[in-house]
Amino acid sequence: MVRYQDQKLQLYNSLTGEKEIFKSINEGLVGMYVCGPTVYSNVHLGNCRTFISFDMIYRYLQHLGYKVRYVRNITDAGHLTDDADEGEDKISKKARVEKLEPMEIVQQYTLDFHNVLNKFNNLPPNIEPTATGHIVEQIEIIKTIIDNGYAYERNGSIYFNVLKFNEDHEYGKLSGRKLEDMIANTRALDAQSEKDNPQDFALWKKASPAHIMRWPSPWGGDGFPGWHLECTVMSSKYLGETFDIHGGGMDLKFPHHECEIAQGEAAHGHSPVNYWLHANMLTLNGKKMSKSTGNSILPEELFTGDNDFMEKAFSPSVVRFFMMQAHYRSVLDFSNDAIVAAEKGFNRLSEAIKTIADLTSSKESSIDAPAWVERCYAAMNDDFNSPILIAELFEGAKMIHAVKEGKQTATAADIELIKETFNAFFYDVLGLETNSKTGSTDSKHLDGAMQLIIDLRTQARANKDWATSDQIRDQLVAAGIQLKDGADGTTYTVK
RNA sequence: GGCGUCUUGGCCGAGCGGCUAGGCAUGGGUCUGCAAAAUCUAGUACAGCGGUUCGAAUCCGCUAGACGCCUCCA
Repeated sequence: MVRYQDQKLQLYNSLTGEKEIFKSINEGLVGMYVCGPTVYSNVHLGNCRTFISFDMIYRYLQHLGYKVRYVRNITDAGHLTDDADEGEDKISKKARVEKLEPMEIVQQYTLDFHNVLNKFNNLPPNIEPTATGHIVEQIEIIKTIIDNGYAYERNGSIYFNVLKFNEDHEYGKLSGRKLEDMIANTRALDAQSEKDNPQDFALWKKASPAHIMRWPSPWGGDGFPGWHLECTVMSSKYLGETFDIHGGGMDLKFPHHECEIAQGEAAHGHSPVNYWLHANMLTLNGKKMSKSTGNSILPEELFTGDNDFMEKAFSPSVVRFFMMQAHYRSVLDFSNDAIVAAEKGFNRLSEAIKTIADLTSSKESSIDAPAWVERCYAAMNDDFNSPILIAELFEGAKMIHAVKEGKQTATAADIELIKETFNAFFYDVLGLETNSKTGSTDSKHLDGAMQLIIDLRTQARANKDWATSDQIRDQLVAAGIQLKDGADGTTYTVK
């Protein structure tokens, strides 16, 4: 269903620093590229936030009726361990430390990445290209950049000439940096770099004899590609030289995305991306999550409860809901209190959704469901404001309860509209899943057993045998099962 | 040192010139044998100091603090 003609989507473009009305290059089609992970270790929760944010964006674009080609890379080569374009790449290092083939490392953590995102109910991208699968293309684009006069060779390595580029282009326009300032701030002359300028960056590095991951090059011997090149190559290959949306974490804005723009312009003569979107960081204890400092938590540790930060385990949907309660461009701090509060809110919404099925319709509606639906769309149209959307969903929950209790009335059509809207936003756009374990074999067995216990207790209560009924209730609580005595019978939830 | 962002009620978190954000927690109701659960309801916050304006949490300046990038990083 095409909705984008009616729903005016605005998004914040990092390149211009303003909210802009989104217009795709090709009517009805959207090309979106998101920088993926370097697969040399397990993805932590902070990494996940970025991918969950863009998953939500991807889902909403699809909901609006766009046909989206979503490309997200796997970085399985390059990316050195330290600055100045020197040293080992991370994957090789890990491979050496763990005595594995680099590609074993890549495989292991790629699988972990997929597995974790799958638990978070992320939709897979349409294309997930790897850097090592595009070495040929990277070499080709380097040749083009050299031919265009924006790169030079030094001892078998190729560097991007930032100064030259800046003469007829604007280096730093995305991150708001001025090349002159950067040069002025360069401390001393860092060692004997082969680069003409500290600002220059590597497109290709000659491999030292010990370097494991290496490919033949036209520049005298083996080498490996530079950090930023793969994204330029793979995005342009699958989405075209100019495409609609490029996303990634805020920390990639500089230098990574800045370099991508430079490479794209140097190779193709025009800017590669119309809308740059940056997702903000997830912090833990007020500091950015980072594996190197140990300030991070793994999703699996959250799901199992096996960690030092949280008092209990949390389901992936609860974690996702927690993230959706903050805007993707805001820093979000992860804490026990915050996630506990989110879980309760999440459960309340889930319960409200279930009660939609129990509503009885009236001839007239005293509620204004269509207006509420429009507010939901308005929230998402305003730069994917999921926290406002969730606030509206809570308003929806209030409507549902009011109708349930007969304080308000709704026509069958309005009830259907509410149901569709919850389905669309809660499940499809936010990508949440209710924690219903019903349907599994285990739960069928449990349901049967519980029904028996509930029946026995109901009899005891009918006989005013409070001692027995309370004993059943209390012991079940101790066993992690909570009984709820409602007007139309007793139900239970597993804690 | 340079560039940038942020500071909202007990906690989390929207808002970006005038109108109740929302959630959690808390108080008070309803329901209930009692609970729990559910549900209704109450609170009036914007770091500090100046300024602009009829009017500022929202714009400008200064101060303080925090964070991010400047090196791989989602």
